[in-house]
Amino acid sequence: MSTENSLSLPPLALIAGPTASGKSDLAVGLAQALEAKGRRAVVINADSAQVYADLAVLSARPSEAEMGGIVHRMFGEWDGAVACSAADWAARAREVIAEVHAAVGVPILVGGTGLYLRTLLDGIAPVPAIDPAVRENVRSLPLAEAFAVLLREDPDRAALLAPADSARISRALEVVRSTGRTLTEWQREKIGRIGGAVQLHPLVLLPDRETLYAKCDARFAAMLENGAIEEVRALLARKLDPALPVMRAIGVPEIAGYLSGEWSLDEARLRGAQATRSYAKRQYTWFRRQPPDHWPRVEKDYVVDGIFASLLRN
RNA sequence: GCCCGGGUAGCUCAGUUGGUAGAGCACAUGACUGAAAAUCAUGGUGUCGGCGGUUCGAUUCCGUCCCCGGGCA
Repeated sequence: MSTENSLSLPPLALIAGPTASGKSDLAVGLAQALEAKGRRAVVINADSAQVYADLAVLSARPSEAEMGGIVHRMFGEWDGAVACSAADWAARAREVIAEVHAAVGVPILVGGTGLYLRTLLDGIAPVPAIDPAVRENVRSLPLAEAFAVLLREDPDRAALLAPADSARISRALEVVRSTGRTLTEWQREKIGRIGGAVQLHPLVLLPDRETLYAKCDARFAAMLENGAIEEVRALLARKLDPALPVMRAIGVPEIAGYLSGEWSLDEARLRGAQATRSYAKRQYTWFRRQPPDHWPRVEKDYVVDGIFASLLRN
């Protein structure tokens, strides 16, 4: 994620970090500080689960009270029946950011989906939409067979992938079959990058691991107490394709297992908390390693005024 | 008290016809280009319940004790 800052460019604040790290509160705090100075600020969601309307409780979408009077965009905007890809999200985020800039406001991106943020800032390969029939066919192949086919149709790519990496194998295969060009060829170009067109003010939250894990456990338990079970019951009633992202969100399979009688509530709670912790670890690794070194990373004692001093001064 | 089944990695377990042991999960580290809350890669010294015996050598065989299940009294 490379960026070149220039004071003549419109500002873009970015707060990223693992789940349960307090990103949302920090974003609202920053927005309120900006508004106290007579500026407009809008919080924009950069989380792959919070985009879905069906997941309010399970995605920890901020409540009206938590939004603190600040405009929030791209929360619950997608119907669960529609998969939102990184490029879909980035395209929409570009529009929303442009609208906020047009109103002379400060967009504040908040979220934990590193790939979404990278796609927005750095762009992504211009691969056209995949033929749905090709996609369905590729995803229905057994893993070993899919890898064998990829070895034949895009051997260079296959050599880069682990034979067990089902997601990347099926992606590489659907691209070459649907477009006639390999993923590597497509990836020589990137489109949609806004990183060079904004004055970026990034912040990465990396709280103490032990504390974070405790929060993950507590958060999932609280979700079960606060409507997550009803949320999943309603979602299951829609009988959506189980492969859709909304159906794979943390907590959905676990609570579905409880509702079907496969697991006790305790078992579902343990599994959901565990899945949350594993996810937090992956995000931790991403945000610690993937963003440019010059992005500030803080462990605790977040002070909005200090970190975003230059943004608040302008 | 007697009978049966167990006691092996943080957890659930496999295994060694006697040559000091390995899976899954957890945990750690890392990767990440259109499902990313996805998908993967790497990392395994643990009094093999305690003590004693047999043996060149015991986690494995024998004895004994302890603990956990189940059954019978």
